[in-house]
Amino acid sequence: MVNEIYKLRWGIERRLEFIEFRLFWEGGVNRSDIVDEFGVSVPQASKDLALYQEQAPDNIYYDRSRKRYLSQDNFQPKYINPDADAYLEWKTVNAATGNGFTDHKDKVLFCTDKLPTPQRSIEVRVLRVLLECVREQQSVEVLYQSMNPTRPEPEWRRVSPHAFGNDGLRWHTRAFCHIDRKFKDFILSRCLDTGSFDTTGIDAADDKCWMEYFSVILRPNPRLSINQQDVIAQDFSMEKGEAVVPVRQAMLYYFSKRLRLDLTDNIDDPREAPVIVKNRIAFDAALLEATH
Amino acid sequence: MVNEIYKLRWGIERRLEFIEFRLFWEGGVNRSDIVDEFGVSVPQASKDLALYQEQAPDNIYYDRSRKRYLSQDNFQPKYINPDADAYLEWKTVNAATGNGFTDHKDKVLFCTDKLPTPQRSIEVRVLRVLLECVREQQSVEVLYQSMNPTRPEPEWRRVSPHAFGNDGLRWHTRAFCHIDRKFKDFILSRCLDTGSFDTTGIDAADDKCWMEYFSVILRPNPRLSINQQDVIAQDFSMEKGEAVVPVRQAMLYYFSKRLRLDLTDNIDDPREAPVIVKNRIAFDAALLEATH
DNA sequence: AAAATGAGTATATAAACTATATGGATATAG
DNA sequence: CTATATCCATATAGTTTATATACTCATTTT
Repeated sequence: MVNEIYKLRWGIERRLEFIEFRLFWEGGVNRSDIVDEFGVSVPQASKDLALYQEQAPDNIYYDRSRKRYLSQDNFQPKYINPDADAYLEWKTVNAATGNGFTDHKDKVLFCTDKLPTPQRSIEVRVLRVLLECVREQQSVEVLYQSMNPTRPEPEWRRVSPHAFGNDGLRWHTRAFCHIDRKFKDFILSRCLDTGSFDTTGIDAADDKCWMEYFSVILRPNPRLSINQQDVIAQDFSMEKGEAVVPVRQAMLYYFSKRLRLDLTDNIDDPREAPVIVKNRIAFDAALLEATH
Repeated sequence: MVNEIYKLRWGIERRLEFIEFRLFWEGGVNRSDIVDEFGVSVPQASKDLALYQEQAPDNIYYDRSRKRYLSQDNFQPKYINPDADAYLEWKTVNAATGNGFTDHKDKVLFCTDKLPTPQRSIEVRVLRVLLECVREQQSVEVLYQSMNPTRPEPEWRRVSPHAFGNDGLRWHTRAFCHIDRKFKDFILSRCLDTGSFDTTGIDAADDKCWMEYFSVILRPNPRLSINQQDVIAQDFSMEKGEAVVPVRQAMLYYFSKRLRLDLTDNIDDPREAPVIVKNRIAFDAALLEATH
């Protein structure tokens, strides 16, 4: 079999990917890492390393004294597509499994952490029903705990969900509420139970606030010094001091909270609200229309 | 070969996992899905489905009329550990690949979305150097764009990074700054370049603000109605109206911003700052100590 | 100098997978 | 109502991949 035309099988490709990932982000890899991760035999792990060396000889070398394969200086990824954010996320999630990051004394390091967000979790059972409901284009009864003072207790209501949105802190479902006769957000962790399906007369395309985007124009807070404004402009990848961000109209409220756009005037230190909305009048109108 | 004692190979297990994932979250799976995802042959995909049916006969059945394997009502996951949040995240990231979620007419649905966060991305090159620096316990020169008015231009400074933190919006590195002689946060997207390594006289264990946790005691905003307070208590999984959240002292500032704990008094609508800090005096002291 | 560790390779054997071909059930189009 | 397409299942022969076992090499630690 001629090597160049032969396509590697899925499993081998995953292992080559793993080898490259370890080399690229964690500096080195051992035969035993492969054995542990994939449950292959020791000779097979040797073969995989030999294959990687053959495929990308400039990326890898074996350091006899550290007894470890290390990455070369001019590393050119061949199997992975490096993404810094994705790596840090992955690292945080996988820290518990003790996966691979060791210091120069081979001591395992746990050096990534995310801010805790104390939130009740979403019921798997409930989400599955809602997903099915979206797929089958049905309506469903949901036992929902509203914050509305007129509904202090959880109440059953029929809704027609068609999408799911994350506001940066938690997930909600975008659904037509058959009580209020309009599209609204329902926070998933407040959906306590689900009832029977039924038909729906609703078309997701009618949810204008979800389907249509409003382009928010951001600019640095003018109360910052000129230099500080430049930094903020860089942070937000602004061009000519402006960043245009298309946001679903239904998400505008959350966007405003997340970037603290609602606080520009109440805050003493402008660094705490680093950006402001340039098209404020249109923004407020769109926001009002969405929250209605 | 006796079936019960034989351990499946890694690749097959991944495929069974895939079949179960599709059944559980997306309602059904096709042979062609397996072929597309893993690049196996059609007969092999058949075998995998047959194997899954053998292993979990109560989870799966073939619907001749829809020409699709569907999940049974009383589905008991055997290979996956369902997590609602993780699924929604995954779905959002993988929406672009057109991966698998179809409605009852087999039309692909894109129904999950996250709030956009317009932020400059992290330089892969820079992160790799910082990671190496942590592993090797070295110091490194970083070209950093500070927000400090006394340093308007990007400046080189020697730092000793030992960890990475995410404040909910972006990643920073926790490092000893050899100019300011203290541990600080450096936002990764403001690290423009890296220079030479050197030794460090710093021990990560001395970064008290990173290593030590402060227990924030949250309670519902008393300006909410009693019923609303109950809902918030549920949202935060509070017991006896309180939630205790251990937060790294170095993260307290971000925690305060994220949950809008700093706004309790400036905001008209208490729903916009639903929780307050019960141990406020100690909290402020810890916060002050951390920001120093 | 001996032991321990991490690696490489060779051989025979077993398992997994492919290619190809055949056939069955159901929906859709003409 | 037949033709066609689309799902699926299964069988056979042959190839690739992986294992188990055994032996060797280089380096560090004791």
